[in-house]
Amino acid sequence: MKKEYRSHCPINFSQEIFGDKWSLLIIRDIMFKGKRYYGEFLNSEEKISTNILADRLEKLEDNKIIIKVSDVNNLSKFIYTLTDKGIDLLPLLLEMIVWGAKHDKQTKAPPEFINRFISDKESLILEIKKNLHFD
Amino acid sequence: MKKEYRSHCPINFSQEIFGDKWSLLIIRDIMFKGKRYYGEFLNSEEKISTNILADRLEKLEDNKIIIKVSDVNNLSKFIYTLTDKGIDLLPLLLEMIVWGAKHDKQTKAPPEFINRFISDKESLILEIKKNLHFD
DNA sequence: CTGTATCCTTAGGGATACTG
DNA sequence: CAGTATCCCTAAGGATACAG
Repeated sequence: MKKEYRSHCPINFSQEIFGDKWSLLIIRDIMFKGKRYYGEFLNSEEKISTNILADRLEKLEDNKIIIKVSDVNNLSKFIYTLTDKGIDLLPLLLEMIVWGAKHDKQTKAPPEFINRFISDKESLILEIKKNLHFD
Repeated sequence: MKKEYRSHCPINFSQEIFGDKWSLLIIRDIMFKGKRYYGEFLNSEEKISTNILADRLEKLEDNKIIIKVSDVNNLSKFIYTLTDKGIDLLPLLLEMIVWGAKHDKQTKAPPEFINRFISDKESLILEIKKNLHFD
């Protein structure tokens, strides 16, 4: 696990944890697409390779963003879910969706989602959070 | 300039533009510390190296996040400022500050800033934005 | 001092083979 | 299928030298 930070500026802290091209996509898949299994992450649109996926899952787990538990229905696989610390990233991800959707002319973000967030931020956050607690 | 994206998911789009360890620190320096010159960025706490700084300034400019103009008072240097697209990153950066401050026990984020954002998000955003328009 | 360029090392990442 | 491991190439980044 990472122990030394270049600084304790909260932006730097955040970037040292998930400031790469893949980590937030995994979090996105759990948060918005309900994915929980290794194979589901592998099949995401951006085609992450298996070594990178394993590495990022481990780093996210080390940083207590996700938690990995055995699937009681199939002991040879694991379920990856967000911790509370991971769920706390929701507002940040939503702002990223709004920014990306606004500035990418080819965005795939559904306008009704963006509009709902803009007009009714807090209730949307609460609604999504409800679905993130599996325990 | 980057032309092909792995996908047009807005989170992926965002991460392909500023999903690295340095870009958002430059934006932070402009946004919250009023920095505008190459040398000011070089002196930031995290000690970015000069080649990386030059590369990121160029990429941010290519992506229309910042704009580079000659300093009329000193024609051998440039002033780097945020475009509207860059200023649009403010809410995202603020959420990142909140998350980082909450989850880094050694954070340097001033609690009064965090509290103000949590209790009075919109007015804080407006106030900061006012100071970002130099034109 | 404002950048650019070069050298070199390390980290990121793609392809693919492999184990249970 | 779930994940690990290896091979190899490219991109990121640090140090430092250099030019205006």
